[in-house]
Amino acid sequence: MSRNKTRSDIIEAAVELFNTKGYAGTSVRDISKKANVNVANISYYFKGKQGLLEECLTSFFEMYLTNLEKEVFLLETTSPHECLKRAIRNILTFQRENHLLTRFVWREVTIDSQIVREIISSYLVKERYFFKSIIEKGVQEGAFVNLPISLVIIQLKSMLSMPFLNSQYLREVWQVFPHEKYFIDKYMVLIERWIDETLSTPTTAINMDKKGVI
Amino acid sequence: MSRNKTRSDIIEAAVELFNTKGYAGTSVRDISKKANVNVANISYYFKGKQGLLEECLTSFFEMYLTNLEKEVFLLETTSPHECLKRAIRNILTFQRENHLLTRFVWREVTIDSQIVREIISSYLVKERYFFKSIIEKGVQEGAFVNLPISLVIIQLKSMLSMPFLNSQYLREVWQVFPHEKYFIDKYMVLIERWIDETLSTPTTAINMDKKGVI
Amino acid sequence: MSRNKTRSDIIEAAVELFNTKGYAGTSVRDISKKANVNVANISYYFKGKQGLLEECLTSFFEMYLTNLEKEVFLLETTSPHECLKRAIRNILTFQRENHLLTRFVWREVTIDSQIVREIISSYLVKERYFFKSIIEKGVQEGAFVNLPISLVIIQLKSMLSMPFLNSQYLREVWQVFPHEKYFIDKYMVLIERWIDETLSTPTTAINMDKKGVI
Amino acid sequence: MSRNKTRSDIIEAAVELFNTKGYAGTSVRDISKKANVNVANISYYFKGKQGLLEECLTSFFEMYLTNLEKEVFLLETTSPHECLKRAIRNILTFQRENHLLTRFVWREVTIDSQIVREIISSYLVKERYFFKSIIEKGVQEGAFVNLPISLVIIQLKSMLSMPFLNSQYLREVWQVFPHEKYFIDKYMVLIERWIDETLSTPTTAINMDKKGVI
DNA sequence: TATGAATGAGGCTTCATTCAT
DNA sequence: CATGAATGAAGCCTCATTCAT
Repeated sequence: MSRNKTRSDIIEAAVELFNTKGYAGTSVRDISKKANVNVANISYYFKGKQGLLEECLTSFFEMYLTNLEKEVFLLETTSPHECLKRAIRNILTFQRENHLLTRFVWREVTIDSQIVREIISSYLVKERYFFKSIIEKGVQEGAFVNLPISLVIIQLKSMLSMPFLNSQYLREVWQVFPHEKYFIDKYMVLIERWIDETLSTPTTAINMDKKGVI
Repeated sequence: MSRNKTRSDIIEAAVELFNTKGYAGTSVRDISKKANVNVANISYYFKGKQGLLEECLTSFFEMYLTNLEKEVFLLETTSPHECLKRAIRNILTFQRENHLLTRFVWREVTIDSQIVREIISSYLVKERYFFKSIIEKGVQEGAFVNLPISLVIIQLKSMLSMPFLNSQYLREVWQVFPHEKYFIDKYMVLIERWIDETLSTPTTAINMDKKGVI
Repeated sequence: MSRNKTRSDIIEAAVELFNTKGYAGTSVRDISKKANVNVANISYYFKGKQGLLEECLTSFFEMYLTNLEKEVFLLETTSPHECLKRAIRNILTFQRENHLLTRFVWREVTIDSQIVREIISSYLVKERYFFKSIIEKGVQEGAFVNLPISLVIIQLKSMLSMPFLNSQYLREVWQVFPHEKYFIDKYMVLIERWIDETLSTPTTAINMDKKGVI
Repeated sequence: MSRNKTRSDIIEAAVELFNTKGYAGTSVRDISKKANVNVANISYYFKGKQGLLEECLTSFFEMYLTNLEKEVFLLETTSPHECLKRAIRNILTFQRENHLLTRFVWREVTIDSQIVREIISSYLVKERYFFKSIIEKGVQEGAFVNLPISLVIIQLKSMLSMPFLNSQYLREVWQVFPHEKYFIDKYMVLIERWIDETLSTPTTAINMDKKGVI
């Protein structure tokens, strides 16, 4: 991504440590030591510890939203049902590839830290808008049942973040960690069932099922 | 609770700040300032910041497990189905009364902090044992369907902590915060539906339904 | 000495700890814990940590000087040679019985701590005066050789404190610790040899020798 | 010595204060103030107050033992009598040049502080070995009388440290402080007399005397 | 006489950052 | 670009002491 090695080493180390010890619990010295880099470089590249945090959060959400947005663009030509499933798969794949960062971001979001709120609130608005677009289209077309939009989004978001926040439980249930190969396939089954059984109208679900069978 | 005012003032302030800014992000000075108390008292009463953390975690889990355990004791005379619902209501009530502490504890648990792990791991073992006792009894008696025990426990735990970790979303959906009056009644409906529809065998659910109707 | 148990327990604990860890390195809490006594008692009985130090130093020097003074009083009726030896034996005996305190005092004296200097300087003047009295009388009577008085006193003092400051070496040489039974007899031999061979005029030494033989 | 000014300023200030007020009685703020340096530098350069202590002790013993060792190496080509005298002169010269550090080290050694013991015990073993080598060679060659080795070493060590521990007395006797110019010459007379009269066999002493005369 | 609570000062250390090189 | 030195602020903790009981 960034062509500079020192810079990317810092980010990598930071993600790992933020994830393990939390933002406040990690010192820039820890990071610089883990990255095999001089401390001053952190201030040089990111204008301080907070800048490094912003970089992490920003880059996460940029990628996260891109994965969501590109499916919204296809709404005109694809069914909302299909769109939603593909968006979810995109996001899970992206999160699997960045599982440490993912875990850190979704956890830190639950802290009411002013700093974090300021950085990410606009992203959350966008996220909500994208999900809403897909779901409302589906409702209009009669594909999705008319549930309160907030409830649906919450359940969705919860399902998307859960495996990363509670990875230890995943292992117990499926003998799979979210960063491992088959995680997505296994988890998608669960989510698709939710979409088909809870979110979709009977007709849609059956049609989809047929397609899947054929 | 404890008859000493200074001591309980410290705990109250700590819970509030730990909740808002995280353990690592909170300084003892912050706490002492909020509690209107001399800093040294924190070391005096809790042997340091970490001792204060331990006090919070320990007292949470003691109460939490008590609420669970007392229903397990009744397993011999009450149906597992009834037991489970009452245990859940107990826990929700307790958590509602201590919603800040609850939120803090379940969040901090997701950090792999060695300190936290050491303190609470034995509590988690107990928790698991209690839930398992209820559920397995139910399965034996044919009241519950035979799902993987880990999966059931995870879903249960997730439902128990969710409202406190994502309180802002609750408001969106139900115009209710978890610390408000009717929260429990509203939320219990959702959980009971899950118990009846997903966890219970058809017969049990129907019987229960009848009772409820009558 | 002091009829109060709490008070004497404090002193005993203090002497032990001051000896092991030094005055500055010992906290009043350490002392109160070792004495099984409430911390506030130290301030109550001694008006603070420094007062406790003064008590230790004062009581040491009072006893130390008494042992020296009572032989000086006998100078009129006894030979200086005899006086000196008896004074030394007195002091060694007293120091042996209070070897921890002794070690602490002579060590702390080597620190230029203002506090200590203020407390003990007058005692040191007295001490010097007493030694001087004995030695000068001996010189006048022709029993002692006319060495510089300061030199003699230094050597004397050095011999009197050495076994307590370097107790570990004593064990190596004589298999004896200064607080053990036969220490004084063994050590007196060494000192008496120094008095007879270095300090005394030939005549005196020989006479003394005869007496000893007879 | 070390090319870094801040670092050496800290050491210099520390030695002075440790000497005056003892290790435990000196605060890092005192040191940093005296050295005109920011407090954090002490941790930066020495990893804390204890690290600074170790640095002082270690550097003292390294130099001290070097001065001793280089004479032991010459044992094959020089007489033990000569060796011993030269070793002593070396050590006294070194100690004179670092009289504050010397006084501090030999005093702090008398405290049974675990920290100090751990750092220096191996140095003391070496020191003993070196002295032993010289003296035993002398005994084998018939130059030194066969006294218990421990006794000789203790007396030696006592003579080597005494002027620095009791510098105030030195002034009284010789109008000389150990850090002043002629101290070594004056004091060496005393020590050489002890070597010739007490430690050496008659023959050796006489021969040495002759040489000295010639 | 003895105690536990409470305090303000000061202890040592770590923090994030800046700056000259 | 990268570094090591240096700093001031803030971190947590212990200190000796006081006070009401």
